[in-house]
Amino acid sequence: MHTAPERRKAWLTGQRVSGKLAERLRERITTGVYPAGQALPSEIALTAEFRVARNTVRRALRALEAEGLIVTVPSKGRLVQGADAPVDASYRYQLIARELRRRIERGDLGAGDLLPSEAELRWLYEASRNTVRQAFAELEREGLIVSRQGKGRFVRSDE
Amino acid sequence: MHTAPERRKAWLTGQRVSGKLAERLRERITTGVYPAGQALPSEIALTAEFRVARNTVRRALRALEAEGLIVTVPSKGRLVQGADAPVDASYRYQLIARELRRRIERGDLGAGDLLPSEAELRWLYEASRNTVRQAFAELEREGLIVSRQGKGRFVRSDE
DNA sequence: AACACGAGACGTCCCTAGACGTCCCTTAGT
DNA sequence: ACTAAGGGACGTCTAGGGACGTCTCGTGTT
Repeated sequence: MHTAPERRKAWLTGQRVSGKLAERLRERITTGVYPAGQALPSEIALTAEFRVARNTVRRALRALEAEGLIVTVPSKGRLVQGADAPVDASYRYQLIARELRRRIERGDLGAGDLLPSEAELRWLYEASRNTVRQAFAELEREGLIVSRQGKGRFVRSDE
Repeated sequence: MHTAPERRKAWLTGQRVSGKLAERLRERITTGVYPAGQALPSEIALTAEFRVARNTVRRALRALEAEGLIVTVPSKGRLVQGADAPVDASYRYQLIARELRRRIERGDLGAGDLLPSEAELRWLYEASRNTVRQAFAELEREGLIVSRQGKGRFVRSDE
């Protein structure tokens, strides 16, 4: 449409769009606009804000990730990498599973013991039933627990 | 707790709770409080309203269903059966799948033709991407269509 | 010809919410 | 003993929303 490209336009067209975008984002990270541990705006949000294609956004983000400024976690987003604190890149269900696993391995929960119910964990973690169940599913796959309908879930005992 | 059961209490205790509840609901249906085609309040909602156990609610509802007053559809609820119009007991994704299937079988969409995209159908049916995809999945299972990533979905051609 | 972009499809996974279905156990009334 | 009710737990399915991943194609710049 614009037959007379000016200087400013040139910066945002052609081969340098993603580089320019990366620079803008880099600045926002280092200045704390995007604080460490938090997620950047989603790819879609960035395409809307900067009026560029998703391809381009992804190119820019890939650069930032290569520099170690961010880490990307599917389904969560891009998390700003803090100075030394390694960002928490795990999912809710993994967190729940991890805590339960620890209680089992430390012996707080012995073989045959009844685990907290889905409802209880929902309440504890303010998570949906699906998420709680996914945590349980992980532990079940690992062979740590067994489920008995109508009764509850139990720490596996070596029968 | 109540050591001196009165007449009124007797109606709502012992063996007649579900019968009484069924009667109340029957009345609401016939008087149009629960209009035909609509869903009754969920089991949980009824347990809350009438202060009875889910067991009891289910017993009452089972009676109403046996009388043909309602039909139950998992994930949807209990639909009031209209006079003669058979209630629509299908899911959104089945509706979408059905309409696409018809367009294929009637030849509106010929072998090899491109089907509407997920986004298009989302917009058309005001459904979530998941629901649209589930419709497609059904058609794919039936062997009516094939999907090609990056391109779209096509009416299957006998290669 | 190579590359960057724009644009748009489909693929996969996470999370939330809500129905009904099934199973188990205890208590109370017959 | 039997049954109704109360109260829980887990099982399965539908539906909505959102993030990143991958692939395809056209266009314009270099």
